[in-house]
Amino acid sequence: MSARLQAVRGMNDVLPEAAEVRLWLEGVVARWFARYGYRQIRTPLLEHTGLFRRAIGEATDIVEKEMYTFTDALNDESLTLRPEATASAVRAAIEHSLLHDGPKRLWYEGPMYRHERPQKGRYREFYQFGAEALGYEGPDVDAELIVMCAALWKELGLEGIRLELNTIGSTEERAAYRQDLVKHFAAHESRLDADARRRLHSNPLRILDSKNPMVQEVVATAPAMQQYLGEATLAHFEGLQRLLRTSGVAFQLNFRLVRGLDYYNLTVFEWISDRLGAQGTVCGGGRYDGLFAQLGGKPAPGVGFAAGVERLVALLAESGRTPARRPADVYLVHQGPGTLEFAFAVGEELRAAGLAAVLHAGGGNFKAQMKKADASGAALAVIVGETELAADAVAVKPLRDDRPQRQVPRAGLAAQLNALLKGN
RNA sequence: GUGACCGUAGCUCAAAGGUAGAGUCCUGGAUUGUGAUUCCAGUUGUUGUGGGUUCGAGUCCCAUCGGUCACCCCA
Repeated sequence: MSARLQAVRGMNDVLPEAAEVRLWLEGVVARWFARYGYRQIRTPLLEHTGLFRRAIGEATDIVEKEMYTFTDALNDESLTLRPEATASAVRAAIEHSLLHDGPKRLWYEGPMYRHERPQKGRYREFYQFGAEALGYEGPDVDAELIVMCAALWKELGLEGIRLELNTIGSTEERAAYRQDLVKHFAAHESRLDADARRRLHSNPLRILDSKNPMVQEVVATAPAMQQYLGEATLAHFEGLQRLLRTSGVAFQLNFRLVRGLDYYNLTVFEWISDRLGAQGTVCGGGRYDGLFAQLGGKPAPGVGFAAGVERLVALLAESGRTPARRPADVYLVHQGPGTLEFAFAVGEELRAAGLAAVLHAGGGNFKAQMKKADASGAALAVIVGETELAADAVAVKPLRDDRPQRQVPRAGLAAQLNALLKGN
């Protein structure tokens, strides 16, 4: 028995119809980033495992149980398929001294890998695009990143994506808060669930996020982060909120919003949709001022976000915003000795003139070829039979309306076809 | 990683333990140089995979792979 070949679990083939939507979205995204002065960076899918352990944090779920980590059998190196791109971007910025002449606005797009149980909107290979503003203190750039997201949702025609915002303070402020938080949770340990207990000493802030009602009761009486925030943190947060208000971008403060990666500080935010089920976060990000130093670079601030392509595409599909497919301009049909060569050459002439031309291939009688021409969605059929061959011309038949078929000389054909395509 | 539900033709789905089907798609013809409509004919399958129960399994049981949804987590 030969085992049926199938893709790795949680990893999807993007078939032509879906790929066209993705290609379109990528174009929109690239132009959008360019408008804000962000320049693309491309980093490898594989990194040394240590990069993610140091950047994302040993105690995070991603590092603890979701990374595709393996040993390169050829040299014993431990490598990991990137679960996110911020660590790589910062690594590259340090490695190439990208900030030597000032801060940089960067963007990326590509596949990420996390070994999670697949679910709607959650796959083991998934695409993200995102921005990293490196070397800026903020809060102006924090606001810019959020406002540009709002602009993208608008451009894509997506509605009902809400913004949740929080500040998680500086490292020192968070350490003090964390200490008191652990004290509080430890005192009520009997009412915590297994998950919360496990996090008590590894990542207590995440307990705030628990959906368990019993745990939430304990959370309700816990000390609030706000009481631990200093003047600088509050000024940064207010500066951000002021710019958002000026820009007319609505947001909800969510003091429970904590993110799952250790490198964040100050600003954190998520864009959330209610139409995607349990995986409603379409975009998330925040500030990571300590990451450069943590990765051995010269200290520098940073902010960024990442957006989930599959989730955005699902929203687009759900709201009917996916673009119509664009078929070829002409379909070349040929029948009779010598007509293939003629049609083949005519096809190349048309393509050189900028037209999308599909040549019928694979044989088939005339009727079958015409059926294919129709099914292809092409606006025009360009027909080459023995009569046309003898006249050094082609027959052009509009397939989408009632205009009559006519014979057109080969010379100047592209111009004639363009006129027909425009409706003349 | 945990739980629930699901897996039949390329696609959407029937078949309540008793001969695996329909629509669509595809191919050919009616129309031998003209599509999309209509009519006629035809091909579609180790019922995800491997075991088991039974005279007999798509149907019941076990395992496994995959999907969906939720938990969890996050984009």
